[in-house]
Amino acid sequence: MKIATWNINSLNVRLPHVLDWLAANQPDVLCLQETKLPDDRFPLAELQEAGYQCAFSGQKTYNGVAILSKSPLADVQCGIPDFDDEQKRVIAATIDGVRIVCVYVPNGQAVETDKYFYKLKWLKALTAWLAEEMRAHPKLALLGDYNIAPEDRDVYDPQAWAGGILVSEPERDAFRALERLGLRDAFRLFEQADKSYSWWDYRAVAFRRNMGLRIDHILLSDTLAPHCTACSIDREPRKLERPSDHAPVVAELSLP
DNA sequence: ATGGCTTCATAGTGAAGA
Repeated sequence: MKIATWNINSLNVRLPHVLDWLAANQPDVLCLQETKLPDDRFPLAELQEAGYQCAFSGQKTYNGVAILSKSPLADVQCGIPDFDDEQKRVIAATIDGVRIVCVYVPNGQAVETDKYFYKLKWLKALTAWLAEEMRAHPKLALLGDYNIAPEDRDVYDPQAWAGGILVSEPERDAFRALERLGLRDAFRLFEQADKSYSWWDYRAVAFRRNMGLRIDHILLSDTLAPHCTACSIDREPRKLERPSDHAPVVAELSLP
């Protein structure tokens, strides 16, 4: 089972890239973030034509998440239960016995702002919910744009970023709290090249200079992690015309 | 040194992203 996550920064703009990537890579599951489309504008027909069933939860202009799957999606859940939130940032479904949770974690804008406190509150609610969700579904994968670079090695210039948004200690603590639930960072299960990132600013030719951050992650429950045989970041789509600023992250699971 | 781009909502420019 090949699972992947990609913040595509507007599905409207990026649909051709998504279709090309699906055709070339044939993932079983692709989680999308920042679709930026209300549900009545979701390009369902095109994705079904490509062989994917879809669950989606979107809104105009901001946020929006979706799960594309070759197999049927069961028990679709939108949002964090008992957490009141207008913003469409969470969708979950069970696919071939694996609970897939797709998240677009708030950006937080800058430390100590209202958006930052919302981010921390949101992460706390997510973690509390996942603790339950993992009891109900031991085989769980949490994929998405976490907007957190867990360690300094996930940042191109840790000194310049020290204490800032995406790397601050409270954010990293929140990431570790997810790990304490028994979730494993699939990317770090394997040897990886230094300076591996998943996001590069559109400005300042950041991609060409590899000035990036690793903020998109696949976390696997400890029941699932032993079945993971590979995890990588695909930089190829970032090289295209009009790319998303994020690259897809892909994990392979060898399930019985 | 600073801001540097892209998207969306608009119909000028501004907000937001990370």
